[in-house]
Amino acid sequence: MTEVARNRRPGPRLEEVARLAGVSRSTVSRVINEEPYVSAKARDAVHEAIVALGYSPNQAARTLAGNRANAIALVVSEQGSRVLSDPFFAGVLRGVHAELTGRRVQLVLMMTTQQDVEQDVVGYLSGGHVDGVLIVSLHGQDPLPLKLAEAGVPLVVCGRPLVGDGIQYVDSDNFNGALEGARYLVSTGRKRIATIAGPKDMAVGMDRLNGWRRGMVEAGMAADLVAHSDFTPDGGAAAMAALLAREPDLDAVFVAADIMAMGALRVLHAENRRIPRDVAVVGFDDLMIASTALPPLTTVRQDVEQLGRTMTWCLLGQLAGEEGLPPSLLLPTSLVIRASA
Amino acid sequence: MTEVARNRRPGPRLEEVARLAGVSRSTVSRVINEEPYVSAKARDAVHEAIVALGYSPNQAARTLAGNRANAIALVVSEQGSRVLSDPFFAGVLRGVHAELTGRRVQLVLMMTTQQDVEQDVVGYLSGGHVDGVLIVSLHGQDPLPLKLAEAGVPLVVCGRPLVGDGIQYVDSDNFNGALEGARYLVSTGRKRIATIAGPKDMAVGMDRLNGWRRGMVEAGMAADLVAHSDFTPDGGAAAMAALLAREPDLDAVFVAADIMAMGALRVLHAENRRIPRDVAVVGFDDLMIASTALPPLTTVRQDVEQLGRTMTWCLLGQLAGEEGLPPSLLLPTSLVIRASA
DNA sequence: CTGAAAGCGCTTACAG
DNA sequence: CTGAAAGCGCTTACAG
Repeated sequence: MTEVARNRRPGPRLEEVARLAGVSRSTVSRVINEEPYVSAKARDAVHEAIVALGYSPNQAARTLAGNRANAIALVVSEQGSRVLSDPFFAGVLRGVHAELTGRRVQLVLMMTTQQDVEQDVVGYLSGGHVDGVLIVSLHGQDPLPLKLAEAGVPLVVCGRPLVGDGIQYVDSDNFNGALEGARYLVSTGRKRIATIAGPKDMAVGMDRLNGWRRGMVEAGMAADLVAHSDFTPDGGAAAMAALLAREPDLDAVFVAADIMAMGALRVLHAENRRIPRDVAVVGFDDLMIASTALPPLTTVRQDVEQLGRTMTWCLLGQLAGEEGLPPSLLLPTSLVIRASA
Repeated sequence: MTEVARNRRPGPRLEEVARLAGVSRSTVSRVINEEPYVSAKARDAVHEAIVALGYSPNQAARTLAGNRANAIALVVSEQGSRVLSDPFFAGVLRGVHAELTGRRVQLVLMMTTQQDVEQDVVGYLSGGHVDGVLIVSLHGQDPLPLKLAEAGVPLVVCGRPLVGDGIQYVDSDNFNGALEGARYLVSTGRKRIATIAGPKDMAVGMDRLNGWRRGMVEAGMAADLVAHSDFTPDGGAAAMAALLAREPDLDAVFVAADIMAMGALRVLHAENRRIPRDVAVVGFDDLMIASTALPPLTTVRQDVEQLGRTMTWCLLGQLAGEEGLPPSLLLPTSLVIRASA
């Protein structure tokens, strides 16, 4: 008979720490929570006792008594498409986790894939199970951030949301990154520069498109060679083919995502365009595949891990009631020059 | 003055559900936990009341009272190198999450990067904060699984561990996958088949190498053209160069990971070997980059998401005390034929 | 600065 | 099958 042992959680309790330190449980609790108004003597005694006993507080009890979850949620709002999600998400996750290390805050992961469960998601997230929410929202039109904000849930969004005004977000500076990419192409003497842009319903798509446009206008060049696509290699390939059909003489293309650039490279090779001699290609993101592409891709790098770190400390700041917190933040990008442009 | 509102968690309590249903709190609790010995009448009344009130149980209270965490941890044991981790980890995570959907089990994420924190990690994981642990362990020598097993923590490891005998794991059938890849190369008439293998301290590396070896032996061919590498594009490139130097006449290479195959392709192109005419290339994993490679990569596909799903239900089964659970599991792979071989 | 005591919202023997 | 009551391990006014 396999019986599941329902052992009592092992280890000492707050009570034992108090006894060993010669103080009350209240005082131990205060020390643990780093509250002021504890004498240095008491604090030291408690710390010693904690170490001696190897005490670690029961989170469930803290949560129940303290009315605080000691946890934050990372919500990935996928809306069906998992496009762009893998390396991006992994990087953000790493950053979030790095920023949480050493704090007594657990990370609870949620992924919403269907709209019909969204009500449950809002219910859960506003129900006290977590103290705050980080959302990686891929589509700017996603209603979840706004709903959570309305429900009074502290939150920080990754990627500029297209709906909801006061919502705090952290994003890469996509506009300036794209502008830098465009300027670089101009500076290398390119005369007819196209762009493969992202979807119109994603802020990341529009911001990068607008950066490229600004670069064209600055240089007195036409900003008319635009093909929208969907952040997939095949989408990038189709867009590249369409651009070549429209303007066989284009000599450069700024692709708003490395993943689409892979498809564009494929088409350019198939059409026997030499890269960068005939057509220069600049991507965006600096995914791992950028450096292994043929030729290695010149691209605008965004620091995805930093995105995760930044949104996390923004949220923790909010939760701690810190004053003077920055409103939404844009993180700088940098141009990585390789062989494709 | 920003004051952090410490609102009481909103929503009804078990008490109110009991009152509305006309039963005791004990009975409501039994219904929620799907215990037997509750009359159909009581059960229905409770369910109605729960719906009417929109009740959702306080997890912290359940954990505290029930001595059960209602959470499992997903531990990524990176040991410094984040190699191979991104798409792999994202896939596993997706699978774990999918399997957890609809159950009242939270997923807590941990990443261990330094050895010196490992003691803390073991302490936390065996301290009752979670009911069980899933480990994605990249290096077979990783001591964490064994330590946790010794501490009595229910766990399932992703990827065959090289140390620790009784530890339950889930892995792709790397041996047979590699064997199939090798057989395919043989079947297409290749005469001198090399392999770029993974590190010797990773089970995934050794299993794929042994599968390839078996394929060579079966075909009566020499299994001597082996270059070990490290699951990076650059490592794959170096290994490919070394193999070509050693055996300029090789006409095929089985690369134990797509990520290394990218580097190998680069070198083959640079050496003006036509693919697959001069040298056929078969990869492993079927990452997204496999289909966008030049030429698109023939590769052995592993279903990473299924890996995550499988390890999750194995762990949940363990926790539920289910009988007749399978010991460790190997998931089938499949050959995806594209243009490179 | 400190302690005694109430209470957070559940689960679980125990008795029926 | 069901209920009354104790208890899980903390935090937090309250009083000092």
